[in-house]
Amino acid sequence: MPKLTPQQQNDRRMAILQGAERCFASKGFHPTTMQDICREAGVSPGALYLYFKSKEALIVGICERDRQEVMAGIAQIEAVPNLLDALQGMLVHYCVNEPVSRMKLMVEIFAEANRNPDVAATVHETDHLINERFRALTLQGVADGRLIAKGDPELIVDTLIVLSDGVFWRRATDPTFDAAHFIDGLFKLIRSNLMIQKSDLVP
Amino acid sequence: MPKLTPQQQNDRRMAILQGAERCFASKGFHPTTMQDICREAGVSPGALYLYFKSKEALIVGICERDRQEVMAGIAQIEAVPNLLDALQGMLVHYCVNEPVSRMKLMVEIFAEANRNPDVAATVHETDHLINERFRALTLQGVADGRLIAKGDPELIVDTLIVLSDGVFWRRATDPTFDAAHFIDGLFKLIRSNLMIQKSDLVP
Amino acid sequence: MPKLTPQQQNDRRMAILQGAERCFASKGFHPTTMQDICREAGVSPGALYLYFKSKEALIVGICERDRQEVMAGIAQIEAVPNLLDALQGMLVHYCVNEPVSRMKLMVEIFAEANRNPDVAATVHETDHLINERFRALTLQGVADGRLIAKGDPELIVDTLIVLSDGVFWRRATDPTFDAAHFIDGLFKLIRSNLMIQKSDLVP
Amino acid sequence: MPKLTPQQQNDRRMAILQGAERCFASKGFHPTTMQDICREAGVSPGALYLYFKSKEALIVGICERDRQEVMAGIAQIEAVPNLLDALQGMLVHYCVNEPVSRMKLMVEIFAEANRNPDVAATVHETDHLINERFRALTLQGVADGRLIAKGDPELIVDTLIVLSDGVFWRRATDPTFDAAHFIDGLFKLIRSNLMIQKSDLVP
DNA sequence: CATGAATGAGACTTCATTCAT
DNA sequence: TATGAATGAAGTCTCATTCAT
Repeated sequence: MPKLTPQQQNDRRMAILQGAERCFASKGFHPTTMQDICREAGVSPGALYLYFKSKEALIVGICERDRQEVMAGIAQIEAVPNLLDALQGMLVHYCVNEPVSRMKLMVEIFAEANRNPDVAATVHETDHLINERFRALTLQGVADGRLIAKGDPELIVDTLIVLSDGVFWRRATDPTFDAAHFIDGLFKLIRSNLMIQKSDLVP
Repeated sequence: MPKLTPQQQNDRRMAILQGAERCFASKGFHPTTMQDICREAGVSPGALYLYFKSKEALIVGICERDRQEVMAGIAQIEAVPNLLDALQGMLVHYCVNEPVSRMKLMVEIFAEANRNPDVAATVHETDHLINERFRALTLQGVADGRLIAKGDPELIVDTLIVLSDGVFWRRATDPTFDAAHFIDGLFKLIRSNLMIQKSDLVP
Repeated sequence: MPKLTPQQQNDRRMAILQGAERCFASKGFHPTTMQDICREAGVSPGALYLYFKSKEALIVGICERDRQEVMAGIAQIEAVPNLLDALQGMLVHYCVNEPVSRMKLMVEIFAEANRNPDVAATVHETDHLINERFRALTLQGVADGRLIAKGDPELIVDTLIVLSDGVFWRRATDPTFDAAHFIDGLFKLIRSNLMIQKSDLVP
Repeated sequence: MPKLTPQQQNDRRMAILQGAERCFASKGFHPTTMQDICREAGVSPGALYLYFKSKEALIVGICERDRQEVMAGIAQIEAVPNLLDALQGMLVHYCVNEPVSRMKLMVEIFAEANRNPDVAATVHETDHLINERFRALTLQGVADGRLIAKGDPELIVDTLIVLSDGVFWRRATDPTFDAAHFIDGLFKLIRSNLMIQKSDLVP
């Protein structure tokens, strides 16, 4: 029994999570069997249970990995000078570039959050993390005078957040929805009617 | 037992659907067992299968009943003179008055739509029905001059629809979300920045 | 509650038996449901159970009806002057003229006889009835000098009976078997090698 | 548990088939439950389904195993110098030495063949295999002059086959039938009236 | 006599999880 | 550590039979 390096251990964990994610995305959480995941990840049941103590732990694991990815991504928002560009970029990233299967997985995860508190906790934590970061940056921008809000800034931030939710949900849910085109128009509308970056103003 | 009247048959169907809905809302579709539903509806398994030929048929049944309710509700939108009021009313109705459990059920249904084409079809049909009706009424209002859009009317309609999705999704998903308060602010913002009913203008 | 005449009662019984037979022949005993039979016979479950107290009773009923038919048929054998003609006629009747479905039903019934003593009893009674009658007539013919047996008459009778079983079984079991053609040749062989009717001899 | 050798896997399969056969023979296919078979074979339901994917697959498995046994047995017929001895030996083997339960199982299998095409295919293949081999050997014997047929050889072969079917069917079906005694007499009759091996002739 | 809705035990099968090797 | 055969509880659905009307 040779001891695996932490690196190897983590690789294996991630491979399993990868396989589970593919399965859950295409068939849903409950219809996916542990055997499906084993096959997809190239791992035996015994080995799988060495890394995750139950099927539920796999969903929690996926959520936690997503949270880490998101937290890594937040740094990038902060770096971008233009906040609306950053928001638009994120929407394009998550709702246009990512495959639909990934978004269906999110619906699956939210359904699961209804009964698994661990999933709910992780999901909400991630959600609030992003929202609050976005809110803070925006309000600071308004305070700095870099952003001009055409109305109550708090309300506009909330509206932008809910709009993003809406885009996400519709894209995940409605195969006829043309996300790229809609986002394009939406941000024109936002910039002309709700909020604008000072630097975008043409003199 | 003699032949049941169609009325009685329908009552029994609806009672079962009621029970199933309660179970699905609280435990989710897959974790709910047929026995759970039988217990909840006060019906034997045999009787249940007399009215619904499978577990899947129950979800489809719930979707179809919802669609009928929605279609009945649409008539009321049309009757309301002020379209923004109507939209606001609907949002309040579905996202504030309805219990959260009902909205969680919707998440469940959308998850199920990912694998059951019948569910997907009914859900999308209902969804498009509402959206297209709302779009038609709005564009007509703009053409009539009763509504003043501050921008491309089509784009504004789409934005309102996506906003509604966002409110719905967030309410279903985030227990800390104060829907009533948000909707209130949102419609003030809409009226001042996106679209207004002529009759609302103060002279 | 008008009392039915015995005639009407019997008609209904027979109609049910008819329906059951069709079902059993095409789907087998166990895979056939009581509902199938009700549908086929145009009778409600309640009514069916008024005439037959269980599913098993239906098979027993079919067997008993067959026995009565056979017993009625035996008189005809006795009337025929030429015994080999009679036997050949019976084989042609049961193995060529009757539809295969009827013979498959017999396989079904024999399978059922393995576990239902009532079925077994009726089936064996019928079987022995025919065989013993045939044996008696043949031996009497040999004693009378009307039949010439080329060997031990008892043995030849047994052989003819087993041959008949074989034709029946093969026809019931092997869709490629051409019963008409085989029976034709078989009886030529019998007449030339095993037993002959004196009146058939060409002087 | 480590990987089982193919040998061990096959042993387990055969043990299950053995148990299933005992159950089917004594209670019939449909009345036997999977639990019955598990009990009889000393296996859990999960394990059983590892080796056979359905109840139907068990019958098919039994048929296929029988076919292999028969094919192994055919070599022996070919080795025996006297063909009638070989046929008689086979009849004694299958209709006298084998327990009746085994023959009842055959009735069950034929009944099942009426609805399961896989069963039908295997059964008919086995049947034709034996018959055609027997036919070929016989006709060759006649051509060689080792067998003397008292009539059309083809017809006599068919008759012998159907006679065998008859013996089988009667033994499976009629508990009063003395197969050993009958076969003894039958072959005397065959040798004196239908066909004889030259070497049997007394000079 | 007849109806047909209702019952509920029990059938087949699946699958998350374990554990001997 | 890893394997993969094995477990067995539990799920969905069927269907012979009953009984209120």
